[in-house]
Amino acid sequence: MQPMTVGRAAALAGLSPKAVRLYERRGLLPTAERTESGYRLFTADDLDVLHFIRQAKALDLTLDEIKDVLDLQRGGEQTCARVTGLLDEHLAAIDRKLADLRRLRRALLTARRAADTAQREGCEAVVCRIIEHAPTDIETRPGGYI
Amino acid sequence: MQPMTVGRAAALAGLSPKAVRLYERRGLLPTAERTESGYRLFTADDLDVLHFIRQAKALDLTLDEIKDVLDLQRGGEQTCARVTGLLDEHLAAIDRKLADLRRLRRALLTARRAADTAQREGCEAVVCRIIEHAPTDIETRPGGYI
DNA sequence: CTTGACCTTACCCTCGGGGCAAGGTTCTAC
DNA sequence: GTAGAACCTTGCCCCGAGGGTAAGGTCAAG
Repeated sequence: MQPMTVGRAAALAGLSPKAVRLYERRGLLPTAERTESGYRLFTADDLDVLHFIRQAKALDLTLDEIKDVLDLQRGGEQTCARVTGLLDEHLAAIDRKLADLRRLRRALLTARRAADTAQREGCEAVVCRIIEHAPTDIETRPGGYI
Repeated sequence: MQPMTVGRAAALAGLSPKAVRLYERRGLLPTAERTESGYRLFTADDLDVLHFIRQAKALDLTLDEIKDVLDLQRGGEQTCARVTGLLDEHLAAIDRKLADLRRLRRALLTARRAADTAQREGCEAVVCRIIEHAPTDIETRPGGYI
């Protein structure tokens, strides 16, 4: 397999060209060779890395985390501990998110039922107490996403 | 309760001053009065709105959605339909996210078990095939999150 | 008078790219 | 040979919901 340009590499890896350029800029991919006219050239090795990145992204790892693993790997280091650590952290994070979402779902359902009741009784000043009276015990996590 | 400055209003509503200023700028709050020296002055009514915003945010509504509801409310319109619509949409979105997260959790668990096995067998080239061999059937949703 | 706590605006940063502009290159068809 | 399509390049601004910081104005207490 001879070197290919970014569009082809991206398509083969199931990514967008823009994403691939971003990964290079962020150091997840080694700086690609260029043709005389400046086109990036990607090798089969690069494709492997791209596939790896895609998989890791599917596991919800951040680009920084993926870079960590790739850097360790390139340094010939034992990445198992790092990888299992990452996976454990992510499992814990997922479980927190699941719990949050389930709480959120309950709160929404409560609000929804209140809305129905209010609607049957006539939609007065009660209107937006629907939300005002939703359960307050939802912790708005600082993490930004719930 | 006499008017208060942004820090106090924010603290009473459980928000940051910066968030409160943002809400004003985005039109969720009416433009606040100012002291001679330019400090914003918030009233008890503003506090009610801030509490409402906090609740709505806890239900995962976006600022735009919250603004919609508040605008309707200020216009004296029936907001019930809008609110129930929003809640229904969000319930559906939550359910999709829950399903996504559960799939992700399964994939992570699979990867985690593979990591354990690999570690017991010695951490060789297998190392990052942990992730490479994770289930690929996770749809990377275009929505950015998962 | 000074110190510290508050306030103001404004600008850059997040995360993972998407979209677009303006321009260069390469390939295909006629 | 040349037109056009289909690539590629860099660079900039955009998303959400603010956080961090700078540079400076204001207010109350000691």
